[in-house]
Amino acid sequence: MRQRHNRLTVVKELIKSNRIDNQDALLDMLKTEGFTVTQATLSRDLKMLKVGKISDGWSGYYYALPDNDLISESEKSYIQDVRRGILSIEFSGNFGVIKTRPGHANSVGIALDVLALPEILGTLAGDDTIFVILREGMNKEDLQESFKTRIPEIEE
Amino acid sequence: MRQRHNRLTVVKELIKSNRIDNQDALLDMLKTEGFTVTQATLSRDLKMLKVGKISDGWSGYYYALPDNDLISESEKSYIQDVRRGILSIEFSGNFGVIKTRPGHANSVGIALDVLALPEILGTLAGDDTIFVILREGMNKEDLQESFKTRIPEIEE
DNA sequence: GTATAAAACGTATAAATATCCAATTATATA
DNA sequence: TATATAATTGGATATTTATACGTTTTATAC
Repeated sequence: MRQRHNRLTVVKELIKSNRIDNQDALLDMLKTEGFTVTQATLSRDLKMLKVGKISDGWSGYYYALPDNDLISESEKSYIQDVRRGILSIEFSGNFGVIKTRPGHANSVGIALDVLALPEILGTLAGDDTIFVILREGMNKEDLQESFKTRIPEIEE
Repeated sequence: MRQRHNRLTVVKELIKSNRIDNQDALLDMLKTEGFTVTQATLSRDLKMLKVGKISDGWSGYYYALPDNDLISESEKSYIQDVRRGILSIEFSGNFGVIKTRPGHANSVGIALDVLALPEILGTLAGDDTIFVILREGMNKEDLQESFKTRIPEIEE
């Protein structure tokens, strides 16, 4: 076990670069990638990745990543801003404190705003510190999960 | 029978303005709208409308119209401007004269510019009157057709 | 270490959706 | 008008997807 995270990455990649009509097909592709799981697990994976099923504009349907998983060029540069500036993040209840390199708080804060992570209600940036207010019902783990997928290189 | 077209319109409208999780729910809504059909028919309707099922970003899924059926929010507000202000439109050759409620000519004119209807070359707005110059080769009927699709509530 | 809790997963099954087939109604054509 | 063809639909069923539940694994606390 202990392969869920890797598998999710592969699933995402497969969906991004192939036209996949149903879970059985995806299951086969996953197997050739070395992940043998059941349809039940895959169904859960897709839900976790928020994968949708949309029309091809003709006569069929295929899986598609949610809009915000398709990284635009501008988004990439914001992700770079975050990576470049961020040093640590700690939580206290519904608040988080991000430490950044001196002078980077602003650019990281703006980037976080633009990235619009669903867990973040708002940010307030000083010089090397950002206050993050989590949305009602969200917690540290939710945000970390979101970080992992949206800003992949920062893996705890 | 002979109600498919109307039904499709209603289905589309329902999907646009409600969060609908599955076909049974939609079936109920359709019934209250006066269309009693089976799930099989509805399934076909959805395919025909190219409706997709996408994540709400949290834990569920709902039906959504394809992108090109969705009017952007900003566009909506311009459409509202037109609806709110416009009173009549008449033509003389390549010119049109739109009458608006007093003071509304400007907002309607700006909205028409933003909507960028292909038939319109330019507009000139006073207080309650707008001059519209049609593009070479375009006529009254072309513009009316465009109005119908882009500003649906104004049906001649 | 052990105990306990949480996460991940498979099996079986339920729920949701799509389609095959036959019947009916509309539309085109001779 | 009669006939052929296409469109629309429902019932039954197949296919696809989601989930309840139990088990095993992994993480956490002691």
